[in-house]
Amino acid sequence: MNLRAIKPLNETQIRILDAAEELFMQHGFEGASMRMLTAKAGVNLAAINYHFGSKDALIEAVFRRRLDVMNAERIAQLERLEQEAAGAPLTAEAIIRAFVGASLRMIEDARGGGRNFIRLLGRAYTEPAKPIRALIGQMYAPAMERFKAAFVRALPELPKDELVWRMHFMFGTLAYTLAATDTVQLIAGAKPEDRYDARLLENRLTAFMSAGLLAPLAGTINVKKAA
Amino acid sequence: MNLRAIKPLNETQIRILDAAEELFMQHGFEGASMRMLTAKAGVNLAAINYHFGSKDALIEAVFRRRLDVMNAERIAQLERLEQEAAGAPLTAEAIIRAFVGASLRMIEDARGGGRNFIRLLGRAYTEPAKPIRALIGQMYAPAMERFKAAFVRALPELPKDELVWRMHFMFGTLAYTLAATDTVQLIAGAKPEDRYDARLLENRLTAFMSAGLLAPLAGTINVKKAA
DNA sequence: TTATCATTCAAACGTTCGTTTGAATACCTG
DNA sequence: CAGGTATTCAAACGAACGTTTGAATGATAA
Repeated sequence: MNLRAIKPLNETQIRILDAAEELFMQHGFEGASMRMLTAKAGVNLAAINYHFGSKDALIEAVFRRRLDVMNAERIAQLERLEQEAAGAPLTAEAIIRAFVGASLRMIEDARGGGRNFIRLLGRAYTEPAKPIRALIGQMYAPAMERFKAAFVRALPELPKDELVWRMHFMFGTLAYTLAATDTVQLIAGAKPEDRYDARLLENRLTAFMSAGLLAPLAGTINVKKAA
Repeated sequence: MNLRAIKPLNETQIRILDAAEELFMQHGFEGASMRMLTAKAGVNLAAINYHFGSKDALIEAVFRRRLDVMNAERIAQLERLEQEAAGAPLTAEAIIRAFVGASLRMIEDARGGGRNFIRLLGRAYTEPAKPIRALIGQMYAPAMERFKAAFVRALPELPKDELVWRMHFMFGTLAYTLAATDTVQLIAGAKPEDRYDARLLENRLTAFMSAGLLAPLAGTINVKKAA
C-alpha cells in the first residue's frame, strides 16, 4: 500500500522531527513556531518547508514516524500471546497489558525521544485541529479493530456496546495519564520518584483498567444498592 | 478572600465569555483570535482588552466563571451524602457519583453553554500553557482534598499512594471522555444517540471508575497469575 | 442643561507568523 | 574535471496576531 513511505529520512529531516516532537509537546502545535523549530533543530528556517512542504505536513510526519510502528508492535504482541495460548482464550488483563505496554516501553525510551512523542500523543486527542485527529484515528484503526476482536473473544458475555464504551474509558485513562501525569498535579501526594517508573505505572494502569473493563453492568442498576 | 470577584458582569462581558467558551473549545486558545471572539460576541474588537485586560485574562475569566461553582456543587453534594449517612461510611460508588454528576449535569445544560465549558475543561488539562494549568489546579484543589478525604474514609485499607494514583486514573477517564467522546472516534461502534445521554454516561462512567478504584492491589502481583 | 464618567468605535500600532525567493554551496554522476 | 541535481542560506513577502489610541457615544447626577 504505502510503499512510498519507505523513502529513508536524511539527517536534517530527523533533526527536524526530533525538535518538533519536543517543542510540539512543550508548546503545542500552534505555540511552536517555525523559527523555534528550526533553531532547535539547528537547521535553516526554510528547511521545514523544503523537506516537508508545510508546517501541517510536518505535524503529520511527526505522528507517522512513530504511530505505525507502535501499533504494529501492539498487534504483534497480541498475536504472540494468542499463539502462546494455542486456542485458549486470553485474559482481559493480558490483552490490556499488551496494549499499555507499548506506550510505556516508549516512555522508558527517553534516549530515543519516544517519551516526548507519547506525551505529545496524549495531547493530540483533545486537539481541536481536525486533520490531526482524523489522521490519528486512521492510524489507530487497525490496532483498535484487532484489540476489539480480542476483547470480544475474551469476554463473550459483555455486550458489544458496553465493550466499546469501556474501551473508550480505558483509552482515556491511558491517554490522560501519559499526557498529564507530570503536568497537571491535581491531587497532591504522589511520590515524584514513582511518576517515571514505567514498570510500576504499567502494573497500576493494567490493574485499574482491567477492573474497569470487568465491572458489573451498570445498565441494570440505575439506582444505588440497597443500604 | 476574593470578595472583589463579586463584581457583577454586564451583558457585554457575558457575551464575550459565552463566545470565548465556544470558540476556545472549537479552535483552542491560540487558534481563537481576538477578531473571531469579538465578531462572534457581536462586540467591538477592543472590548476584550477593555473589559478583561488581555486575552490571557479572558481565558482565566472563562474558567473562573464556571469552575468555582462546579466544584462547590461537588463538595455540597458530598456533604449532603455524608449528612444523610449520619456517620456511616459512604460507598466509593456514591462518592464517585457525586463527583461525576456535577460534570454531567453541566453537559446536559446545553442551553446555558455549560456543555461547551465541560469540553473545554477536558482539553485544558493537556494544554501546554502553564498559567492555565496552574490556575485550574488551584481551583480544583479544595474539592480534590475533600474527595480524597472521603475516599480515605470509605476505603481505609487502600494505601494512600495507591489512592492518589487511582484518583488520577479516574480523573483521566472523566476528562478524556468529556473532551474527546465526540471528537476522536477511535473505536467504531458506539451508538451516536447514546453519546449525549448524560444519565447513561453517568452510570457507565461510575461503574467503570468504581471498579477501577476498588481493583485488587497490583503492587504485589508483578507477574501474571499462574496459568 | 452641563459636567462626569463609562463604554463603544474605527483605525492604526509594532510584532510575529508561515511561506517563498533566488543566489550560494554541497554532493554526486558521467 | 565538468555538469547537474540536491540542499542550504539570508532575506524578504503579505497576512494575521494582540494591543493601543483618541475621538465619538451613551448614561448618570448635580
